[in-house]
Amino acid sequence: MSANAREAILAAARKTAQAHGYGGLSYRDLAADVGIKAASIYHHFASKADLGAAVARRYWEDTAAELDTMLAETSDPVRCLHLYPNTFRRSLEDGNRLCLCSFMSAEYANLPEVVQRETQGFADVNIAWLGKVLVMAGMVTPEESEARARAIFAAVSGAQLFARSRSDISQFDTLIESYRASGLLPA
Amino acid sequence: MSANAREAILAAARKTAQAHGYGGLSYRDLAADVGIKAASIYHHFASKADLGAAVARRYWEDTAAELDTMLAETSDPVRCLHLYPNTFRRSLEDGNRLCLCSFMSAEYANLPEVVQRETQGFADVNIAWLGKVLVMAGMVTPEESEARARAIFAAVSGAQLFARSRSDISQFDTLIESYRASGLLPA
DNA sequence: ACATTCCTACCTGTCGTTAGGCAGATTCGT
DNA sequence: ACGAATCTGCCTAACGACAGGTAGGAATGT
Repeated sequence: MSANAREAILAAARKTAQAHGYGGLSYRDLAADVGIKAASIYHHFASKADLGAAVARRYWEDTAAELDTMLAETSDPVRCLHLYPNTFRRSLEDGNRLCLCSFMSAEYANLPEVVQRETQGFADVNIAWLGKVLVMAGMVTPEESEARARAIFAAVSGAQLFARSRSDISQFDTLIESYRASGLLPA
Repeated sequence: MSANAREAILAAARKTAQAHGYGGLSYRDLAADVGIKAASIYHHFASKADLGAAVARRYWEDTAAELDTMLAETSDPVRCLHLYPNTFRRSLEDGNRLCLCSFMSAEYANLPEVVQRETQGFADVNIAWLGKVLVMAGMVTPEESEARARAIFAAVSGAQLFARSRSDISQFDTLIESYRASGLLPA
């Protein structure tokens, strides 16, 4: 295992947390997933709060990189906005999982402060990226961009949450289509 | 306590579940809230799954009644659509709580089947009501109404979730305003 | 009398966390 | 170059707290 253990723990914890939340993370189950014993996790993370914060941080870092890559590769802001919901769709494809940020927003009142902070990071990253791309696409003025970006982020999160509650990914697709039809997202 | 105990348990469980989810419901804490002992709850609810289902059912029943009353009293569908987000706003006002349905949608994978079913009832009630009012307001054709109703429900849920994660009710208000500005909700 | 309602006491299981030790690699003094 | 000391990663075993749930009896109201 060696130094890969830490990465393996992070990956397993992320998957579990997207399915069962921060409260659903168990050192014993996590250790079993990775192939070590529960107490060994403490060699990599001092506490569950630290683990949760590390998972959330890695989550938004990965997302930020992914979004930037997408924008760099297509360099077409309208196309980027069209592809944006797919980042949420993939969680549903992968075992009907939820965005980690949404799950932790629900669990907000039970989270250690460190985890709360890192959870917000994901939303911040998404909103900043959306705001930038909306301006590039000429859809909004720079002053309106943040509000509109937040609206898109919240609406897409809600769509994912609803689709999950029906275990039906097509619900997500039709919701996104409705957002386009109503003007929230570019058609 | 007598027959009021059952109601008191339901009310306390609902409040707790809106703050900490189904997983955050504890027979001991619940009993302490109501003023009885944990084992006594089993006289009213055979299991935690039964309690959760009863709470979720009562939740959507109350919501259905509330929405119908609103429509009956104002009989102005556009005004009803304007007031609709307030039903979600009130949960935030009341201790930054979440819609029970949203919380349970997040916890979906951990819920007993009975609870899953009753959780969907809340969304069904909201969507049916929204669809009806949208048609009355002449905003959509009857064929489009359900898709648009779902979009509004999901978006407002997402707005509530986001505002909760910032403990900032003004975020909810500006999100709703953005939905109006973009055309998802009537201005 | 009788059912309803609530109680005490306890069961089993799981949780996060800690103490203390063991084996292999690495580093360092001589 | 070689033994000693240190570090790294993992282990077993156990802790106290809390979970949902059960058995059986005491109070309560009709």
